[in-house]
Amino acid sequence: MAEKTKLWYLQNFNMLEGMSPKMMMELAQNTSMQNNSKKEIIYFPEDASNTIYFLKAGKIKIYRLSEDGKTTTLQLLGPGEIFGESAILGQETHDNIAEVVEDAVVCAMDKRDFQDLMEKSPKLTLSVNKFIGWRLRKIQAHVEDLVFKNASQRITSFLHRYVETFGKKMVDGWMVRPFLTHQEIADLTATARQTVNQVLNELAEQDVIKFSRRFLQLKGDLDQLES
Amino acid sequence: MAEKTKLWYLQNFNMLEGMSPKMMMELAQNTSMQNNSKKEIIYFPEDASNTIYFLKAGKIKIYRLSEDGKTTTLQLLGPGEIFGESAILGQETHDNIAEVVEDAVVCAMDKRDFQDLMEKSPKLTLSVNKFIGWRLRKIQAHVEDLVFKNASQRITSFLHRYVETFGKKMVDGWMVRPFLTHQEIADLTATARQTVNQVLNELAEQDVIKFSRRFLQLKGDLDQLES
DNA sequence: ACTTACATGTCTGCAATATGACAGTCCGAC
DNA sequence: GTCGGACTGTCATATTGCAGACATGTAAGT
Repeated sequence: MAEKTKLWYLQNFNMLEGMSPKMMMELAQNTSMQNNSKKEIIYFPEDASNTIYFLKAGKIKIYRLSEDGKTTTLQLLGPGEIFGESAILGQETHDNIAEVVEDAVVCAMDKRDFQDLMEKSPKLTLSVNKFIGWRLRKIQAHVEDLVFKNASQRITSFLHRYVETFGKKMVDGWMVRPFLTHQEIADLTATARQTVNQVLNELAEQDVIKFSRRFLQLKGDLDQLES
Repeated sequence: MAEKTKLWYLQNFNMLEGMSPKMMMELAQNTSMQNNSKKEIIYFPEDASNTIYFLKAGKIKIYRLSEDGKTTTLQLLGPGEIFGESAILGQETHDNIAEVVEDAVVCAMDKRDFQDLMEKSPKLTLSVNKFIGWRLRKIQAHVEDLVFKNASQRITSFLHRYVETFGKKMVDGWMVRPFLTHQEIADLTATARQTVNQVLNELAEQDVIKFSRRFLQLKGDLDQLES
């Protein structure tokens, strides 16, 4: 792929904001692009952690399996997000599974190349630190949710974040499409599929949301999905 | 306090391993020491996050309160650990409470001084990244525990980590002192005080541990506290 | 149109664990 | 030594939400 195109792809990453054009060019040179379709696995636990990934389009989920086959999803990532960051955090291998949820365009970069760049640019280092801090904060909030909130609160506040992150604001509320399956929501909120179904239907009952397999519509303001 | 003493205090931090003597000296110059006694709060949520702390002696817990007064402890830190790292991760304020569990000696350093040092020493930056990665891994494991394990497994595997981290190896097992209160364990494992009591007594019944308010003794090998 | 695979809707019982209450115990302060 | 406060031990009871079962619905492929 032409450097120019790659350069363009690298634009909307917060983490790379404020980098000099020269730096960006160097970044683009070391980047390789890939298209991954739904259900593809980008890495498994124990896979060597040599690469950092930039998600340009689509959605990726980062999750774990228990010994007895249960699943829990740690993060659902959209365009502009970075994953596989354990590579630059001194880990030999991955701990999680990264799987494509919606067909994705991913830029991959060798960790050494990225670390070289970091050495050259303190600005980049700072941005990386900021990004990691943000990641840390998110996962701490996840723990807090698990401990303090009950199943239906967890589901509701997940929907809040989901709509906020991936939805489009409409005159009379918000619209997200496509929507997730109930099982996917269950894995994201540490609940059972049946519970998700129930909560979703209750919310529809109260006319807060409307949904199908294809979309989720929030009628009115985001703060209706609180606690 | 004399620079020499500070220097000595800064020795056993993994994060600072491999730093040049000159660098260490500079670090020591910018550090201020403090003694904090049990139950003292080092910072609250919303407090400005300007300082990074090195824990030289004692124990600190990092925890959160819910709106309705429940508590969950995210980490229990011992000598050699670092906290308040959100300062160098681009956060304006703290999210958690840091409280002294056992009388502590703490080195505090302004985040700007630390960041200056990081700019000068890529080695330090690398170590910091490694440390953050380790923190991230720990909290992900915490999430996994909360989702996959039941109450008694969470308590048992907490005891495992606790003994491993803070205990002394004896001929016939391990010894930790002092021990925590049942409520403290409950907060660390997202369980109820009564459940902790029950599990602890069951383990004593099976002759795996012996405990009182003052100590916890593990009879035999660590892997008795598994799953 | 028919088949197949996967997703949703709904019910019921059950197991885990929180909660509340209260007695007993320890320990340091006075 | 005794007093008060915090911690521990043990109930009985309440609740939450998971798990299994099964019917219904939906979409893609042939």
